[in-house]
Amino acid sequence: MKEIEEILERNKIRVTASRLLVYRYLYERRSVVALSEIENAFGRADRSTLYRTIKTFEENRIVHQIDDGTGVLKYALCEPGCNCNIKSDLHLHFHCNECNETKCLTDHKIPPIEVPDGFVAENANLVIKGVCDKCNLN
Amino acid sequence: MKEIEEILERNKIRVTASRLLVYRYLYERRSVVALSEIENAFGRADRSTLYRTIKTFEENRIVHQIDDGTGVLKYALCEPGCNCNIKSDLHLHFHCNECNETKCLTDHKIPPIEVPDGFVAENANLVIKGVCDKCNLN
DNA sequence: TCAGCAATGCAACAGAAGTGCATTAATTCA
DNA sequence: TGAATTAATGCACTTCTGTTGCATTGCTGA
Repeated sequence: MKEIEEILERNKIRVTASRLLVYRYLYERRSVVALSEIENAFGRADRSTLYRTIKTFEENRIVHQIDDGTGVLKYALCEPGCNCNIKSDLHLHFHCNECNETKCLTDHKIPPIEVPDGFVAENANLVIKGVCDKCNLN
Repeated sequence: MKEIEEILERNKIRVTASRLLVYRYLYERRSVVALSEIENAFGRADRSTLYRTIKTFEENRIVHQIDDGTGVLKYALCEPGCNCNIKSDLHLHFHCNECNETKCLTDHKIPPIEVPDGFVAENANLVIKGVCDKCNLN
């Protein structure tokens, strides 16, 4: 928890109970989670508090948002060195159709894509769907 | 309208007023539209009818669904030869952050992506965000 | 013509995202 | 330290989207 406090302080946001808990939850889950999952994990926390907590994290680039095509926004802790705001960090996400989990494939980058003349690409989102390694074993 | 009727008949779905209108709207817009846009275009049509019309089109591969990351599902007419159901047709979409329009870049394919060992990719969705050609001129 | 099926319109629901506002907690600074 | 200020929280509520149930209407084929 000490380290989490430091991370929050480094980002110049106030250290509060919900922020510590949400951060720890994201850290322990080590995957991509929806707001509703965080909600369920903390029975007695208020939705809008969790919502605003995640938004604060997002603004401070502590988490990044992922749209994996399930219709629900997901969030994941930025890995050390994750520059999700920068063009060069266009890593991709994998959504498993069996367990419904989404994973960041941090070390798989999106290959450079050409866009037609006149278009300027600023950002890219690539979600691969299929079966993940765990589900593949069964 | 005659041609639209033929297309519907070819797909063995009944020719009805709402289907003709929705098809024509999609055809004239020639871009990627949300259900709510169709709704607004036909003031007096019922939402669920339009919803089911689009779903029918989707099942019959007349339109394909696009998740452009705005949180709203979009639909576009399949181009002649669009094999949106087939792996090899992983074309990508471009979302303009200025005019908020999404375009199919039909002739730009998603380059082959490697996934980690144990993962099986079945499908991919790639949305590039940036500024489109029209907005770039201004 | 009429039975049967498909399409429509209306109402309603669920889930997620987002906001306003009063209350509470943390900080700042005199 | 303690008052003033600013930020975070909790609650209630709204909006939007997707989706479904059901009764009604309309089409079609025997």
